[in-house]
Amino acid sequence: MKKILIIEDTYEVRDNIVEILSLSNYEVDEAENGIIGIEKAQTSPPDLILCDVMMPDLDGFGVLHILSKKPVTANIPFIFLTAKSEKADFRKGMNLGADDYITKPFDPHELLEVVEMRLKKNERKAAVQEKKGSLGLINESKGRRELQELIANREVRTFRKRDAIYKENELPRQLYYLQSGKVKTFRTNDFGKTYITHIYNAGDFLGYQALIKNTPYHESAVAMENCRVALIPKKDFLPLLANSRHLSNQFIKLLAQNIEEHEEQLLSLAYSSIRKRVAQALLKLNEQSRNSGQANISILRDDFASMVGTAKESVIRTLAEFKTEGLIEVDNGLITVIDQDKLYKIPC
Amino acid sequence: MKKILIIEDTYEVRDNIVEILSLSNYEVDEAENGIIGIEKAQTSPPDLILCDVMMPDLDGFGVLHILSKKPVTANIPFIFLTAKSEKADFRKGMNLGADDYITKPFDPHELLEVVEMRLKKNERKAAVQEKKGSLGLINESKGRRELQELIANREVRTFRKRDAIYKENELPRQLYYLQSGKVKTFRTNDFGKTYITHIYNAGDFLGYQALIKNTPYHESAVAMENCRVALIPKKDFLPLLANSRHLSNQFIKLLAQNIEEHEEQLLSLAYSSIRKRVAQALLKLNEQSRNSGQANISILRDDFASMVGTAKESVIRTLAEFKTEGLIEVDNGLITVIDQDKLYKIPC
DNA sequence: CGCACAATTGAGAGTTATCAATTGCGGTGG
DNA sequence: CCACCGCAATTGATAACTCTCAATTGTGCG
Repeated sequence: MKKILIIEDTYEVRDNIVEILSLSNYEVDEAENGIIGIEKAQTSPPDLILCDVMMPDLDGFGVLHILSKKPVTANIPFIFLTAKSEKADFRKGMNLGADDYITKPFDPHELLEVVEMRLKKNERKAAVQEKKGSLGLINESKGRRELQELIANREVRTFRKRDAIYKENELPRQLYYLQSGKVKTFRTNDFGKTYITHIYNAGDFLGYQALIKNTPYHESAVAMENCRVALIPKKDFLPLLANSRHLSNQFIKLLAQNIEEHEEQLLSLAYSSIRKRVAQALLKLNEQSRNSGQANISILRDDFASMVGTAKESVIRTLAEFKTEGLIEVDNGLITVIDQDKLYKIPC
Repeated sequence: MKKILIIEDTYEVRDNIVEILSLSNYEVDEAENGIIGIEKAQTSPPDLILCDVMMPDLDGFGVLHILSKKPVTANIPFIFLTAKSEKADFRKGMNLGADDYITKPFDPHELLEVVEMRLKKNERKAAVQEKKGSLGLINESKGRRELQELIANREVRTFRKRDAIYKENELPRQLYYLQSGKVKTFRTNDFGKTYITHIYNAGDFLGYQALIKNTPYHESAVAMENCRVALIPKKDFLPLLANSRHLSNQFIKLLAQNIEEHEEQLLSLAYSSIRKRVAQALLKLNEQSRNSGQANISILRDDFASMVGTAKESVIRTLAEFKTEGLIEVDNGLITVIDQDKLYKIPC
């Protein structure tokens, strides 16, 4: 049975759609706003998403943008619901990669037709990619299916802020899939100093590197806020990885992406001033916050320093500079980026 | 027809073996010392290697040690030839991962028997791994075979010192396999400063990251000395990568290894003094030099600085310190590491 | 011999780390 | 309701490290 997720803030509309789809024998999941929608999509990925455009906090464009960045949710057919059939909106949505557009009010028939069509099309796409698999590296639809199976029905554990998820030198026993929350991984110096190698957000996999190499962890992972994490046992993951081209392609892409980010960081760590590095970290954190639907950045100054590779005091001083220059605002420790552009252009 | 490589410095013995094997219908390749042997093994990998233990410059242990580090040659059955049947030698060789041991003088029969046995065993190993492929990630023998096919019979291009192999922002058109020579890849700052992300030696693949991600190069590759490079066109590599579990596993391992190295570097770049970083770079370079059979390190001070992420002058000063402390010797720019252990233990 | 390039040395300026002290905030027990 | 505690954030002053610029030496080569 196909599962469909509906993200729509007005109860009446949502309820109406649920009814129509349920009657047609779809499994239906609903979310009353974008944030919850994202969480549900990541926790238990559906086969298709119907999403309202106009919603408070996080609008439909935001939802699509965020979901399209995570491998698990990237290839789920995404259909916008919109009250007005404005051309500009239509184009914006389609350019973001939406698959279709339904204008409200709609006729039940119309809805069902569109949904069915998109589901069929997605299956065909998978089949076609399957056939010509030897031409391109990535079979995305098929790969997504396998990722979804990987995370489906797993034991879920919750971690509280500061809890360790795994520690350096431990042997990996499972792959982690972060359903909600934020996790940092860091390496530690002989002298106890710590460098954050990654910050993971909802929808990310975690700990795959040690698992793949079959070596102990070379880093520790700690929850930065309360987290829900699905556990995929090693014995389920590794065979699947070894046997599935699609899955291994997904992880190859992940690894290659990691390398690129690290090289970027190496270059900047080698030659950029603290000022520049703090600016880069701010932009990165801001991006991540926005991808979780938050407007400001919440991070301990110690963690910030460990990201930038410097002392806490230096970070604070630089943030103070940025504040007086009007690039950011700080309120009770929470940082709000005001002028992305100027931050980006900081020289050195 | 199976190909066998013989590495043996005394002409008579070598010739004798060549004759025995040729008569038994093996294709035979010969090398008169360890360095040439390594080069031949990497340029045109055989199915089995016979290698003398006692040789000038680079002995058999060294050859095995070096070949076992490169994916292409790591799983080729390796048999030692030795004059004396000393137990210590036998153990040392086997512990290094040799597959068998033949003491000279030997009887033609004996030689053929051992060779045949090892070839058979290697085939069986591949078959077994094939069957239980779902249990482990890496099918090494099969993977090697595919790697060998990948590099066999390719167009080979030579680059002279300082020649660019590829440049930042270019689109990748092929995978490179370095048959001989040394290549650096580096990223460049807005301000023209350069950070070396990797140094590749004979037997390494090069440029796979951009190829896999199908994006332009984010780094440039330049020959540090004269190089021979085999070109594997994109259209040959990518389909094979997508369809071969073994090959993709090899590259996953490569990528994961890269990440680990980069994280190491990030940590040290963030918090270690120049002194420490120079020491680490020296150890790394020394390792690489020894793996190419050279006793001392040859590197431009500018390149050294770009590895360490500092100014040329700072590197030079630090090297001068090490020299007065007796940790290294410098002769006409060539650096020789004297005290590995102390270099390793430099604090900070 | 002189050129080009690489390596080295010297001196001063600038950046950043470190140590120490202070402030701010939320919670808690009296 | 308030003083107090603990933790995080902030500020200040100083020392240490490293970069930069400039000058000099060394080396191979035509």
